Amino acid sequence: MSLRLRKHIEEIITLTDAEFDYILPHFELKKFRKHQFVVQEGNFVDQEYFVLEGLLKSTYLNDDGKEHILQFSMENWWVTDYQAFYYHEKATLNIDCIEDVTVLVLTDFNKNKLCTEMHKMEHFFRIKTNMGYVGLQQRILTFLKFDARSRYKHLIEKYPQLYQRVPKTLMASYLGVSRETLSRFSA
Amino acid sequence: MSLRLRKHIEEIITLTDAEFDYILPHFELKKFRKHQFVVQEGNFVDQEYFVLEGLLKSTYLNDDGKEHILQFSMENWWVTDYQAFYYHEKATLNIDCIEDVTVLVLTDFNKNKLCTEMHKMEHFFRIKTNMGYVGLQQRILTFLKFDARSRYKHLIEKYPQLYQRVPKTLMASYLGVSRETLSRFSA
DNA sequence: CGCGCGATTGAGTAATTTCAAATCTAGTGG
DNA sequence: CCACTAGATTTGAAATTACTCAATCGCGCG
Repeated sequence: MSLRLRKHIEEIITLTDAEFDYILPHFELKKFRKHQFVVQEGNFVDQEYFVLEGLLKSTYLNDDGKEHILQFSMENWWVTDYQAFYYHEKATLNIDCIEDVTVLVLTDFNKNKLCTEMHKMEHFFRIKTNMGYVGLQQRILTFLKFDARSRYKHLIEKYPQLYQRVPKTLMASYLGVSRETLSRFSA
Repeated sequence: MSLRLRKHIEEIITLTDAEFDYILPHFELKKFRKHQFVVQEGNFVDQEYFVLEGLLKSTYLNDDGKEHILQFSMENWWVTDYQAFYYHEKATLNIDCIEDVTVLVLTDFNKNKLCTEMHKMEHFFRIKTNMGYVGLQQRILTFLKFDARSRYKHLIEKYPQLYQRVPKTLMASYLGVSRETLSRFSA
């Protein structure tokens, strides 16, 4: 199971067995059930999660009760409320499980420890957010250059798994479209 | 002039005089005129820019010739086509100057050198993208939770300088609204 | 069998776009 | 100082797109 983490890290840096043995104990294995909350609005957030198995959504709840999906997170993705995590603020997001989920938990303390004691890991995390940054820019561009229908088409092409794993209502909320409108696209 | 860079870095880490003296030569001062291109679609990108003075826009050009603004960059912002820069691909963005601009140029080579030779600087850059990442998430949320009018209001509140410095047409393009629609909001 | 959730459909309404034209403004040369 | 021009902004009207609200459909599961 932890092999998956090692493989993930080694996509960016190389590790000796000894190094990985040092790294691994900084993580804790944890399971969540479908519908369970991993991060809840209003709470402080001192953990980041690496998804081994399952699917989660990060959502923002409007004043009028509408749920907007900022992100889906599946296998090999990192997730938490990063604003809360990095700035030590209360969460504004809810993160909950669309399926049963297995994660590796990395606390703020352990992440800093890893980054301080092991330059390589700080490098890993820098490259990792860089990639995340580019991904978010791409997402923003989809809002600018595509209308709702094209955004939907583009999403299905990019993440065909999603189409199988999540109800359309949620895809609509990720795309910023009403589920009725999205439904009419299929036709 | 370089003091500005030092202050910027020291918002995140602390530097001795010696350390900064080591860092600074990795950057090169460069000036661009209004309307001049800093990054051009189709070219490889091996530089990142720290803005000392002036204002730029990063734009994506649609097939049908429509220009979408991914980002404005002003004093103390870092900018380049990050997808191209990080992945060594050809630029898909154009970055050009809305005003005369002074930047500090950091090449890919020098950035890696800095990060490798000086753990502290790798830390700085990691924290910096982390902050950028959160900023982009916020931007995505504005597309999900706000309609065009609210996005405009929100933008003006967050960056009042922009309202003074850039034509409304460009703000419209940043918000994903036609300039005509945006014009009607003022009323 | 019937409940409940998700997806679909219909009708009316609201928001935004497009295209075209009019207006405004700052900078330039005479 | 004034006329002129290019760029930016505004306005109008019709067409399009997406939203809301309400009703219906379809299906898996207890």
